[in-house]
Parts: sequence; structure tokens; C-alpha cells
Amino acid sequence: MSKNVEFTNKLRSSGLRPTKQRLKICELLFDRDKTFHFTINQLAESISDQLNEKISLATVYNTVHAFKKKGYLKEISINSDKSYFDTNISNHHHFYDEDTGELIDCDSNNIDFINIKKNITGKKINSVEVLIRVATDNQNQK
Amino acid sequence: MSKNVEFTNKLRSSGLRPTKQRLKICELLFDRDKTFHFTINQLAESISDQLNEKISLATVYNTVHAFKKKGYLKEISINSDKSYFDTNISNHHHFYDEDTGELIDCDSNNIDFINIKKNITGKKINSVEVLIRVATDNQNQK
DNA sequence: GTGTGTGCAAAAGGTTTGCAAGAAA
DNA sequence: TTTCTTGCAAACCTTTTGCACACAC
Repeated sequence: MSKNVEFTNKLRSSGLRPTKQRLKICELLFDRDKTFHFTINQLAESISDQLNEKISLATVYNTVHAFKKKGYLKEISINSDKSYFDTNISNHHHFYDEDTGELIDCDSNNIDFINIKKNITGKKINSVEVLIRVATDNQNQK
Repeated sequence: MSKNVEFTNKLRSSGLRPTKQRLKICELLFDRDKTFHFTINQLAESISDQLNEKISLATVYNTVHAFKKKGYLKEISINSDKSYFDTNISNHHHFYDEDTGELIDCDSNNIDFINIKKNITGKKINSVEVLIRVATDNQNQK
């Protein structure tokens, strides 16, 4: 139950009321070792499959967006009909496996500093995201 | 009309029949100096506004996807409710202006070579795309 | 009690699909 | 004539919205 207290504090500290639904979602998202990539639908399924809870889709959307706004989640740029989110909010990049559709974290240290020589005038850079598309190497398969 | 012949050949060479609709879309997409970023909807609007033609939305979708498949268009990764396409099929990156939603090409030369130190085992890298999110610099506005 | 948050169903976008009619080869 | 393409409407999926009810403080 100490996790629950932790999540309650986390929510309260950012002005979010620690409701039953939000705590359940925290449990799913933040009580893990590895980072977690998900779509809203996958999250909603986990809620019913793993937790055996029923949380309205609208609430799941609300919560994910609220968490994103508070900086607890990152949204990831992939071409897709749906949005992906990431519990890893540190500065990092992604591999996208085109064979499986899987998303894999790529640590910042794995890529040299990205120096943008010329920026758009009058704008500041908010983020630099790298997406590395990979697929099975057919050359090596033979 | 020589442009039309050119497009006809282009289409035929990749096994696409040069229909009236496809030629019109070629005209809009490829008869320009600068690269063109667009959503399907914007393209459909250009067709009716600039060309005064009526092409069914389904056909526009078909055509854009066919062109992408043949390598005449690139799809760009942005988190967005819609898909963006790019007539610049060379290796390059993008600025995304969060104020306006505008997409701006960022030449490969503007960024140092991106060295990925450790790749996923057994996979080959198909592409490395960088998305630089920018917004108005409020610090400088004052 | 007051202000937030939840849940439902409906609505709104963007995109895809099935199929009949039309055009290209 | 055969095959590919178009156009329409319906279907689909993800996401958003409006509103009544419930909960947190």
C-alpha cells in the first residue's frame, strides 16, 4: 500500500485529485521497472484484463492527457493512426521495429549530441526527437 | 504539355495507369520548385480550389498511398490526428512549428551525421528521422 | 456545499472498404 | 474483353464533447 500513498502524493502535489481511477492507472503505468509504451486502447485493455477494473474510456483519455500535461508521460511521434505514450519522460529516442510495430527506447547516450546548425529565426527548440526505423536485415538472413 | 508527358511516363514506368485524376494530382504535387508538405485534406482542397477539379476523396487517398508506395512521396512522423506527406523524398529532417502547425524541411547538412552506437540485434536501420519541435521564444519577445 | 472528476452515449474527424460503373490496355 | 481505377456511401476507429451524477475536499 505504500505505493498507493506515493501515487496519492504525486497526484496531489500536481493538483490532481487522487481518485480511485487515477490511482489504478498510476499503478499500471508507474509501478514497473522498465519503461512502458502504450496506446490508449492498450491501456484500457490492461485495466480490464490485468486489474479487472472497469474505467470509462473517456476517463482513461482524460487521465492520460492530464498525466501528460503534468509531465508524467510523453507522447511519441510515429506515423500511426493512434497516439503512443511513454512512461519514460527523460530525454531519449526510439527505435521503431517495422516488422512488429514495436517501439524500443534508445538512450540519449546511444546517439551523439545532435547539433542543429541553423534554427528557425525567432523560435526556440523545444525538443529533438529521433526515430530510427529498423527491420529485419534480409542480407544476413541468407 | 511536356510536363504531362513526363508524368505519364513516370506513372507508366512504375506500373500505374496515367489516369486523368492521377495526372492532375501529379501536376499539383510535382510541378513545383519547393518541396510541399500536405495532408490529404489540404491536397483535396487544392484540387478543387486551384485546379477547379472534383476528385473523389477515396481516389485522393488511393493516389497518395500509391505514390508513397512507389517512393514518390514520404510520410512524415508527427503526432497529429492526421498524416502529413512530403514531396521531398530525399534524406532530410523536419522542424515542426508548434505555434502554427507548419512543417519545415531541415536539410541533412544542417545536422551532423547521426551515429547510432548500438542498434537492435539482427535488424538493419531503414531510416533515421529527426523532428525538431520549435515554438516562439518568449524570452526574446520581451 | 463547491468544484472536480467520472461515465455514458453521441458526435466528430480522418481513413478505409465494398461495390457498381467507367476508363485504360 | 480484361484489368485497373474511380466514386459514392457506408463503415470503422480513435478521440472529443455534453451533461448528469458522484466523489474529493
